[in-house]
Amino acid sequence: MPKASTGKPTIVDVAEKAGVSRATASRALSNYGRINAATQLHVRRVAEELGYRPNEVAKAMRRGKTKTIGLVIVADFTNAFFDRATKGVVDAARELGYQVLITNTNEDLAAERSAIITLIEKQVDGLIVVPAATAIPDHLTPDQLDNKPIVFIDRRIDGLQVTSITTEDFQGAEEAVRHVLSLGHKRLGFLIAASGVAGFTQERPPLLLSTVEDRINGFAKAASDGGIKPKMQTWLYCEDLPSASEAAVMRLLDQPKPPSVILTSNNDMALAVLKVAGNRQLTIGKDISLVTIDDSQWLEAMSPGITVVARPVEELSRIAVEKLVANIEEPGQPEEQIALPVELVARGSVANLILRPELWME
Amino acid sequence: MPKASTGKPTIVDVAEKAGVSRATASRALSNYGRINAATQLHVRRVAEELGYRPNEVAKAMRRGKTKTIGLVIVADFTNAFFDRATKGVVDAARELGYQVLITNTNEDLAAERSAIITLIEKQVDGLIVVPAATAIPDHLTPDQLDNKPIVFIDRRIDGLQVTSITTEDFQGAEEAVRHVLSLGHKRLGFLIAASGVAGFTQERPPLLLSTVEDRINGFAKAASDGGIKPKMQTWLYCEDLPSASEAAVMRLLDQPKPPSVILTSNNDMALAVLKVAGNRQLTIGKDISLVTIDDSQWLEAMSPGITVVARPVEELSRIAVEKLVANIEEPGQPEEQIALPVELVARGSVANLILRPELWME
DNA sequence: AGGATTTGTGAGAACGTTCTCGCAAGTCTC
DNA sequence: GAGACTTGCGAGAACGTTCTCACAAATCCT
Repeated sequence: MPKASTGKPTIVDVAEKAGVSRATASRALSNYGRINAATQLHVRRVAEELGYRPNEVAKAMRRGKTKTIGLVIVADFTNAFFDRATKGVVDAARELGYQVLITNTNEDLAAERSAIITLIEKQVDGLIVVPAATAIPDHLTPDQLDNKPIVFIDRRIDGLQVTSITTEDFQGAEEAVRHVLSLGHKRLGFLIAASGVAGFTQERPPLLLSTVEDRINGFAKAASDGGIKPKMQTWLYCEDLPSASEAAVMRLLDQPKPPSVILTSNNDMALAVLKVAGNRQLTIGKDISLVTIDDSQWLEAMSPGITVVARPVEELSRIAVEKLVANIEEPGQPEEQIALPVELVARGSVANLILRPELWME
Repeated sequence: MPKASTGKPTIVDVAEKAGVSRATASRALSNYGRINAATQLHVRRVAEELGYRPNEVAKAMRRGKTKTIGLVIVADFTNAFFDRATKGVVDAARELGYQVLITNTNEDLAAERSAIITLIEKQVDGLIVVPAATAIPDHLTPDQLDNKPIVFIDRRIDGLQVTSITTEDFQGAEEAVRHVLSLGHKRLGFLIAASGVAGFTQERPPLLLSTVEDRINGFAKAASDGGIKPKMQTWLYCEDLPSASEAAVMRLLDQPKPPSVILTSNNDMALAVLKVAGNRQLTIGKDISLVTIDDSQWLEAMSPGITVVARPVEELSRIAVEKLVANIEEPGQPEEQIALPVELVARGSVANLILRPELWME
């Protein structure tokens, strides 16, 4: 009497029914070691017939590899980064035979820490992280990471020897400023998203994400290179919250001599500019100009389209996955800091003050 | 001489160092069965000291539960559904102690099939799926699913006894039409995203996603109830592609008697309207009106803001996770078809033809 | 005080794979 | 035709947990 084949068929059931040993069945199905072609075919047929599905957990257990990578990301609604990066990572991973375990930190260090612990416990083979920290955190040590490879995306943590895939934010910011200067703008407003501040402030906060830091430096460099005096620049560092950013925009506009253009460090800030402009019946690209960072279909579809620094987020994600998988499958790859080029996409949101000087009141 | 403690410490190492058996160590750490409080404390201390991290794969193996749910979603850039749903699912799952394995079908049945097989092999405890199919597919049978619970979101598959969490798309569409009628619109253009058509067509394709179907029916019902004759309505079914949808919008506008308002079935279509309007210097809310389904911060921030039927996507995701987990932890829950209420958010994208009849040429 | 119950622990099987050996039979080499 | 090599397969350990069972010691009850 055959054993009660209760539940899902395992490889034992297949082996039994095919009249071979577990080992042979395994070889036949997973295609390794020495196996007679006829036997293999037979086993596979039997497996098919039985509706056998391998148990990947058992495989992972035995092999010490889960074929899974962990994604630790900050999910943010407007920031197009989240969905584009997630999609990029998931698709690239699948192509390389990996699945993605996704976790979300709300830009919160404690959440990031616990997410990473969970992922490590789940035995992911590697991690892709958008690090929330700016200083070197203690949960990213090789020990805590179980010596699993890790790749940062979007942000570096300077001083930490970790592969990171970012974009040329400094150059992008520079280019944005050069663009507005070339159109005759002379009074510039900068609206910078900064975690750690409440509301908004003119003082530059000490700790900023590398991405933000780069953008600030790029903005500042190009402004200075363009001969824009500090008093012609207004810098506002702002909590990443609609209420705060809208208040900051109003402050910008309510100065005695308001800027003719606002450059924002991310799309949350751009959104605030759009809203306040809408409320005040100001026309973008005429009454007030706007440049932001990170493209989106919406920014393109608006009238006028918003001029942006477009970042190759999908490509960034792909590369991150490729680097990670390379390091998983052949450990000991050198760390790299890769920054992908960005592109200024000029649309109609920046007024041409040279052709139409009437738009600019000194 | 103690055993060479190579690699990461396991529960055996903890047990050894604590001077207890594996079983006791397990009890101490996982908090079950009978265990002396002092022993437990001691074991935990030792574990801490050793930097022990449980191996969740081994746990899953033994327990037959991975504490992981699979998410099968269609990643789509503009469709705000993807990111909002993903975030909703991930957050809700974490709160209930589950992790999320995410896969992306590009609205492709074969990809969906293979994604589901992979997830089942990875032994997820349950699945949340945005089904691409409209007819009953063979990869969603209990057998293929290993009897794992499954919940559909965003779409039903009629005739399949599966719990689904959707929104009241019929009512939302109705309300959208009632809204435009109340503002005096009489000639209506409907732009419906439809997979399976090439370009666009006036003939209604046979197989549509339940969501789309509901929206069409809602639109049609309210138009008919409002006394809008068929010849005052133009229906275009359109491939979900920028080129196709923009061509469709142009066709809509280039009719001898174009509609005063376009109602779109999703935001890809709305995007096309915005772009074409922008190209033709038509002002939204004046020269042409627009209503779409699914809100986004961008639609709110534009000037004028776009009137939308807002759907509670995060709530939908939460409920899906809760229902799924309930069914995982206590199998045999009844199937439910839940549809969450939607809300019309009136903004400035629909012209008031009653107050300003000059905007309307008969 | 003696039996009944409770408490705490350990031995060992089990989850479903893969992998290392070893061995028998077949094939090559000269 | 005898040794060397190759091929194909099976036995059994291993991965790191949990869980069942058994049992000794401690506690309870009357």
